[in-house]
Amino acid sequence: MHALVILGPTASGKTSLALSLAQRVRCEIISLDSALVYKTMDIGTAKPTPSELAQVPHHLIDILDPKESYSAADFRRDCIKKVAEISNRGNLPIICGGTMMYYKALVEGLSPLPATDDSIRAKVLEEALQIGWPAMHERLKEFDEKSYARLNPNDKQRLSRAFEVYYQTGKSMSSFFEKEPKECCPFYRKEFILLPVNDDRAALRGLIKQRFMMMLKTGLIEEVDDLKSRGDLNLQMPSMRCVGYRQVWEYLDGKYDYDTMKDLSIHATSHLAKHQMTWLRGALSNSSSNRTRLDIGDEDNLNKIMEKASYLLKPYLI
RNA sequence: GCCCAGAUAGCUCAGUCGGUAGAGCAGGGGAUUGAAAAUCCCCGUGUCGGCAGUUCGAUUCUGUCUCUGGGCA
Repeated sequence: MHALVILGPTASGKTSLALSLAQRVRCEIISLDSALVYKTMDIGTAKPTPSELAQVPHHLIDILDPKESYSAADFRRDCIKKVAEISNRGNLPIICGGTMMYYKALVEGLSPLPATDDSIRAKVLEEALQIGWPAMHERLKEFDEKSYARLNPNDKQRLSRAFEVYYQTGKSMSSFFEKEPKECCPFYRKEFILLPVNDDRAALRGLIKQRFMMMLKTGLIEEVDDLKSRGDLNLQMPSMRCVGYRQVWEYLDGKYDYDTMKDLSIHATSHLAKHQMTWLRGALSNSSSNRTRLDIGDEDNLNKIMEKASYLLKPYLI
């Protein structure tokens, strides 16, 4: 089994590249994106349009309600399953997106940790609100020396997880890390990575700004307002923490004015792109033959993929 | 024209009772094991508006000029 992979920061043109590739080969697209999983979150996530989605089968898009949450482990399980199904249909799976944590989980596997339990997470949070995260960090030393050493006293998310694992199993998180080797990825991947020329993010920032303005014009505010007026969502949920949604939500709450919301959203998206590029550079540094770098905006990218992956694409050519 | 308030990092501003300065944001680098579009860590020399004066020493006090707000004519 095998899959073609397209990675890149937000606004790098992954979607359109995948769609143009779909004109040439029999394929199905698996979204690698923690935000596209949510139904009714279309504009702010830059989800492919209904007509784009209709051009070729897409997977792992619109699979959850915004009040639910997804995880790297969920993605790994779902993606592996989808790749097998698509292969059985005789199509090429194309994994396309920018949630690099999910991709890492797919490629390197995960230790056999227990899944999250919301009530335990709530309990940990309550404790932390009492004594503060740095104090929680100190307390961590009592049962998980290695995590204590590894984690920053302010890193509430990872500290929370370390406590959750301990409360659920009575064992330290690091003891799980030391267990049997993680399962690797059960299929071969040919990777293409879209990055700005010379890693210069200034131009990408321009694209991000342009795209956000377009989102506002096409109804982002209304989209967030609709989500907000459902009444069962809040800013703590992963869906509402998404870039743009969080800022528009706070703007609708009157926390700041329209221009501030715009600036904060664009900056948050730029930060997102920056972090994605940090992941991607890490991936490139241990470069291997199955990995090819592409320049954002290069007209020739489709041809480069066709050429570099010719042996893999051959059975699927239309 | 007169009066008042400003002029300090790319932006918004703090501060130095006189010993050449620091926050937030922006920007850069990094970490990343079931929330990851999350969470967290590291990175700050800038004629302190120009000129002159007082002083051992001025971004800080004084004078003056320029510019920007606001007020009065």
